[in-house]
Amino acid sequence: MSEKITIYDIAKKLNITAATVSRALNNNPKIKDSTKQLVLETAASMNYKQNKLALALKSGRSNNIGVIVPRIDSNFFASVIRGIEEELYPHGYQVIICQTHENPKRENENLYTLIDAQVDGILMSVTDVTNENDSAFRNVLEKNVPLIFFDRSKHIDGVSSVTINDFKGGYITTKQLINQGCKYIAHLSGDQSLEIFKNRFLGYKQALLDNGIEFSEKYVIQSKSSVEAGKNAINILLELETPPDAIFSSSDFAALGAIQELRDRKINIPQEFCVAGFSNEPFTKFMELSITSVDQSPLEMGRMSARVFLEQVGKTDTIKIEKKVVLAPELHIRKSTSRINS
Amino acid sequence: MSEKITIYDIAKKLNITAATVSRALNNNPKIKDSTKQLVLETAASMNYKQNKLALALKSGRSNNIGVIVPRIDSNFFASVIRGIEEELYPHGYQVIICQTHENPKRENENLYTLIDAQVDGILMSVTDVTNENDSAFRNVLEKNVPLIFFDRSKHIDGVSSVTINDFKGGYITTKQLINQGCKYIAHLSGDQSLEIFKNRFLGYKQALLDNGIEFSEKYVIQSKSSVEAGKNAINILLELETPPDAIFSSSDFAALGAIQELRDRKINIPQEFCVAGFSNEPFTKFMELSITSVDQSPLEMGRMSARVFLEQVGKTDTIKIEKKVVLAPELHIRKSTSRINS
DNA sequence: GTTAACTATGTAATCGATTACACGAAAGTA
DNA sequence: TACTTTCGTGTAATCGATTACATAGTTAAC
Repeated sequence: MSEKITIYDIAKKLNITAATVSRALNNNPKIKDSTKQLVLETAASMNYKQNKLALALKSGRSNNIGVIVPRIDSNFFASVIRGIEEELYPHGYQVIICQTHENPKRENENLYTLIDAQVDGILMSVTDVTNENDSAFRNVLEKNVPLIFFDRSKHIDGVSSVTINDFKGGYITTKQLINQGCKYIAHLSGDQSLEIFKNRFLGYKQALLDNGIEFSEKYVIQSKSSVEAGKNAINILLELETPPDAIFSSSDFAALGAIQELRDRKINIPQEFCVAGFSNEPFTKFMELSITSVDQSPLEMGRMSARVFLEQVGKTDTIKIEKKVVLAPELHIRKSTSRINS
Repeated sequence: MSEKITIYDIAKKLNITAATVSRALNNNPKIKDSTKQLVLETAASMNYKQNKLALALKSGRSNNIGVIVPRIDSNFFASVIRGIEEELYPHGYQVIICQTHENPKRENENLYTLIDAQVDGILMSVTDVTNENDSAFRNVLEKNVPLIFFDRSKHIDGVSSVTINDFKGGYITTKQLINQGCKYIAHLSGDQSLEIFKNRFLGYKQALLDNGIEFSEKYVIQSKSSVEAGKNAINILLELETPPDAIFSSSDFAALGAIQELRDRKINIPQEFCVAGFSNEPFTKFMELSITSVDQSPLEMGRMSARVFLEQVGKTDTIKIEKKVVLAPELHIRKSTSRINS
């Protein structure tokens, strides 16, 4: 049953005041060594545990940080969270997880809830980019709570971000397809109001231009990140007058769907059609027809986000620091785009 | 800059006391409607947000629950966490994530840290089963904090658990291999001091016995859950006088490693050798040679764990409720064990 | 018209820890 | 001896919200 032990209980037992106990536990130099010793021993024997809530209330710091992601059960986000947790654990921070399920309303709710819970910082990958909900972001900034975007970022003054160079990711992937001799390269994009998708698209476009390949709107399809969406995209693309001979997909899942559909249609990969994805989800490597994909170093992204947070926390008295960290994308070339070495 | 607004600020503005404000905000029936109205409006106009920390300190409830998993970046655990978060979100609970990395010391630390943080409950998958650290678990129970195990459970009085029927999972998988005509079935197990691995092993053994196949210790290998471990296991097994013609692996990753090694040795799957895994990780389905695996319904497991927590929270005055929920495993039969229909 | 009952609000304690300030005792200084 | 430091600890306010108890004002009851 063990009632909760407080510093008052220790004080009473030793016939001293709670103030002395508190100071002794905090190793305050003004306290006599013998007293400290006594308090420490008594605390241990009574199985005393500091109440972090009381401390949090007094200090205004909860030692919790909030992480908001679209969903946790994707390898990418789970890995980022892993990185964040690992980096923050030694500093005594706990990580609170929130999911938006790509729902802007949930994103807002999560932001408010985390602020209510007095988190010391918020690390997130944005779901929504409409300006409607900017109030939720402003609310965070007004409370002087460090806000850091990772992966899916958004331009807001005073907000740091950790992203990869998506433009480059799109560029090198497209370039690789071109190197394989592909002439008609399609692109599966996500919601273009999100910078990551826009930048990957722009990288794709630039690579085409730089290599003398004409860009065509018809080859660009906006879709969700799902296997189904990848299949649908193929169905649409193959109806075109000049069907493409390669796809650069912003999603590994859509890339997988594309491959499945192409196979059903007995189209040889990579000989007749190359497919490249994005995110380097584990399955892309494990498949027999392994999928070329761009690695976004999620673990490193998480760690870096946490480090940026640590730099900013507690420095709210000075002018807001705005830091933009951009990690390098790494293209993993695999069978789905390897005509030459396969 | 927006200083934090408290009920005292509202009180001062309206020339009433904080008590009245608090009551008005909580819709206390003793407060005049006109006063309530006024307080609510003022609170809104001043952008008042309740300080949950103060509330938590006063009430002794933090509205946080802790989740401890070996690691978050595996599809299984991420999915469980997703289920937990989804179930608890409507009830106003926040989820705090901790990882043990299979390190018993970290597990203990996490337990103590969560208790220090005054969480209202702990949901976890155990890493360690030695009795050394039982003190950490006892500490949780003594504080009357509901403790619920999911997947990897441990016998402790007063602790509920949500697991799948691992025995059955092992049994039906082995049975399926037998049905395919396999005669010498090996088993890759995990740390047998963990019940899940022990039970899967026992299910495997029973299936052999029930079908007149002799059990041999030589066919059982303890290994980690990794691709490498699966390769190593194959190397050992194929050295045996009578090498096996099938493997039931407690890990999808080890199953994958086994498949890769078998392929390198030009052994045909499933014709010459069948392989089945456990967990139904996404890649098992996506591979061209899809892997038979046991689904553990992680999402449902998470939701169920959360529900058990909700049932128990706040009922600490009565006798401890100990609930054991056992979900049914579901075997997904795929190409790696389908001799007949492939 | 006096008392009882009810309404709406104020007063002050509480949750558990920290900390500015106060103060008595011991030690040092002149 | 008288005066200043220093040391070690106590007193009480504080963080922000809740709530048992007290109380002033109003209405009802007989």
